[in-house]
Amino acid sequence: MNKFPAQLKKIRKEQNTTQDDLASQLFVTRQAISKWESGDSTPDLNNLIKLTDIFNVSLDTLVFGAEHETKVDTSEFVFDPKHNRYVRRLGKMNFWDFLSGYWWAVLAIAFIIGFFSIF
Amino acid sequence: MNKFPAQLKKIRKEQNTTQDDLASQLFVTRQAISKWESGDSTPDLNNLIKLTDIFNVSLDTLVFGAEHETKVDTSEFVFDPKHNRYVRRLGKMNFWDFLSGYWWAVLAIAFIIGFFSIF
DNA sequence: ATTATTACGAAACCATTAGTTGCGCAAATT
DNA sequence: AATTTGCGCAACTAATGGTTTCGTAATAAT
Repeated sequence: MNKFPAQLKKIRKEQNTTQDDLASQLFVTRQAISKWESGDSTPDLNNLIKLTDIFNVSLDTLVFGAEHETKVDTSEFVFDPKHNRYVRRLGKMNFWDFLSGYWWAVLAIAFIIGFFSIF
Repeated sequence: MNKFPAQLKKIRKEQNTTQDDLASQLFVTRQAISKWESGDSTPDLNNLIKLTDIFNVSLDTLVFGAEHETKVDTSEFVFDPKHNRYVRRLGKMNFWDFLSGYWWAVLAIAFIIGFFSIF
């Protein structure tokens, strides 16, 4: 449900920053960060918002985890930023969408296979 | 930046529920809700999460509003101006994803091209 | 080797503040 | 006109977010 402590640690490590460094950016002590990551305390909304700015992630990612976003079938759903949620796309469209991006590769493979199929 | 107080009031009104009613769902007093909406205080993360459950909105919508440009994981998603939405990034991995899903189509095209290239 | 330095955790304490209690007051309902 | 509904405000307190202080393990430096 609330994955904030683990998320904070994970994201912080990913950005290769220390608790000390993060603390100075938030104008809190290093130990405060430690408590957040160990689940001993929870930052107030202001600091939560600051964290989203520093790490450039959404609030939902910060407290629910990235799985919240990747849990959906991304070949079936696309992210609609306007409504901040995933919406279903037309399944048959996917093939042509991908084809429009990779027609050159398909053609290349086709020609290679086609060339050898002569013999 | 932080539009939570206004957002809460707005969303609550949209769902046609009263401060009293909302309070009982959160097991807090009616006055607590009043303070949240007037910006006199801010709910802790637990109550924020409960609010997202009750209203069925994202945390970002709740504190930033729907108009807010939501942060998207740009390593996973890129904005496609053609379709005016975020789509899964077309990277090296996706090509193989595509190929594994549509190898039959590639083969078909290959054979067609190969067939005609005989003449 | 041993002395810093880096990176973090844990306990005790304090100060802020989230949430409660109590009062009041319009605007609908009855 | 009396009651109910819906909400805001001031004073209080109980909870807790953040600090201070102490400790430890792991590297890096001398």
